[in-house]
Amino acid sequence: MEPNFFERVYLAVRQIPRGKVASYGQIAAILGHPQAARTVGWALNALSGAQAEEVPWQRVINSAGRISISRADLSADIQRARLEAEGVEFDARGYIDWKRYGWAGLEWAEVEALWGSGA
DNA sequence: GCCCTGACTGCTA
DNA sequence: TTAGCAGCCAGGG
Repeated sequence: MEPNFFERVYLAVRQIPRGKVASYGQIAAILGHPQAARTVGWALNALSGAQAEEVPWQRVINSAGRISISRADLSADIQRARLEAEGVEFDARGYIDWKRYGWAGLEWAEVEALWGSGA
């Protein structure tokens, strides 16, 4: 039984190492749908309480290297604060340096393997 | 099963 | 990099 799209998104996001960031499109690509970036954002948007604690959603930003959240409970401020706490720095304009903090990503097969191993 | 929405992306100017 | 525009995917009503 394969996990549904949302679960896959969470699994992939959970593989992002501390201090690194990935873009929505990158996550979507790992899942096999490079064009489903919006759906990835939608999946993270659907994160609730407990799951929000397990999934490092703050490490997912847009392709411009910037946070693009506009919600009250999970605000851009919170995301930025969490990332800075992990050592990720923002420039004066609020952008992240992809060269320094960009995540190389994984193959879905690898993520799937981790899922299978109970990770 | 159709229609709308959305934490996006790539292309063009 | 920024602004504007259209395309893509999956879930919810």
